[in-house]
Amino acid sequence: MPRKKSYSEDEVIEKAMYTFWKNGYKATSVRMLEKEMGINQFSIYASFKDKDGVFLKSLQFYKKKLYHAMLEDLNNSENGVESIKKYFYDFLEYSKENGTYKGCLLTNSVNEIEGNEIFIAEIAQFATRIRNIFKKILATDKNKNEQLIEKQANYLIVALQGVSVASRMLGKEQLNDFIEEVFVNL
Amino acid sequence: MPRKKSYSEDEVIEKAMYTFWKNGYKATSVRMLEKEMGINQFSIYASFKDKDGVFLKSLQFYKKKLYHAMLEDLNNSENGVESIKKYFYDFLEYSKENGTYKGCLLTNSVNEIEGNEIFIAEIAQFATRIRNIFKKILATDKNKNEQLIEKQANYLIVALQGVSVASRMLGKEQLNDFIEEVFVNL
DNA sequence: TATTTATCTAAGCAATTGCTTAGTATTGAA
DNA sequence: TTCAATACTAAGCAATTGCTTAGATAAATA
Repeated sequence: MPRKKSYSEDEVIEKAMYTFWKNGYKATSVRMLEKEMGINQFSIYASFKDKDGVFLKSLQFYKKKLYHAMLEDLNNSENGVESIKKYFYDFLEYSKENGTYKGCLLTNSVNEIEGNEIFIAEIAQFATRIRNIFKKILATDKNKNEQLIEKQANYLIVALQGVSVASRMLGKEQLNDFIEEVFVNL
Repeated sequence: MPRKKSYSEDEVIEKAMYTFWKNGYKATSVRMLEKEMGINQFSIYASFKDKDGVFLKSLQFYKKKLYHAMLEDLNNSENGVESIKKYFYDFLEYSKENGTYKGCLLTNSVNEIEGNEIFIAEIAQFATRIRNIFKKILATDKNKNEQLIEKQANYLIVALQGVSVASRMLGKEQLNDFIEEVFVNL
């Protein structure tokens, strides 16, 4: 009966996600979204309700995509702490576009979603997920007790966020120094 | 000849700075500014040219204020690395308002000023300044050679930025774990 | 083929954005 | 006191924001 959608929601959300990642939430207008997503405003609102709806789906898409691109491997890796270090470096490359680092969409967004509990929860949940992977890997070192693992996992997520923001204003060398130094401590 | 200004530019800029710090650049409208600064739009534009002008002055005010509030002491301290650690903790308290951490105005802004070289320079310059203070303090340890000092200074500025962003979404405990771990072997 | 149901185009809505302008008030020198 | 120079008030500007609506188009069932 109904007419067919001329677009895949997943495909247009991926494009929306990149737009938000590149420009930030507030700086991305619905006009920009319709251009980048390749569909018009009616379709955007019909599929995702409002701009916040597009953003929420974009956050979720980012999480899913990042997980499959990198975190899954990390989770299954057996190189211990060294694999976490590799993740830090790989993420930087992953976030690169036209020679500049875009940082992490989630970390970038924290400053723009002031008070929106849904977005905050979406972001915090992913941080917890990464932290759990770090804990699992840290635990493969039998010399570390539970308390130390907890501490070091907290250490690593904050460090990861540091890399993410710092990558937007510092150079490769300073980032490398940081990452190397971070893992001296583990 | 001229009529006197009924406000001090420094005073209204301080209020503007807090508004930007609390809400972010894009989320702060000129209407909000005129309300918070206590002067009307004409005066804002007469004194600071445009919204970007207010923001630039706010960034500069933030830098100056933070320097006199904390960095000056750090620069003159003789406690070595321990004083840097104290700075990490003190900054967190300094950034607190109504029970939540506001992060660092400069770090928060990085994501919103995409491509504006003036703002980027303003921010990067301050990072360099802090880095130099870190280097100076690290150098008081005679066991560290120049290369190590360089590396550890890079390590510390990225770590500081990590604390700043992470404070906006993680809890006190995780932040403490991070800071403690950062300074374990410096 | 006719009808139903949903998708599309494109025009337009009120509200908000950053900014300007016309007119009035206040100051201090001539 | 007069007058030029600046600061103020308040209204309003065009452009952009997020979002809606009316009407045309397409698809699958009856």
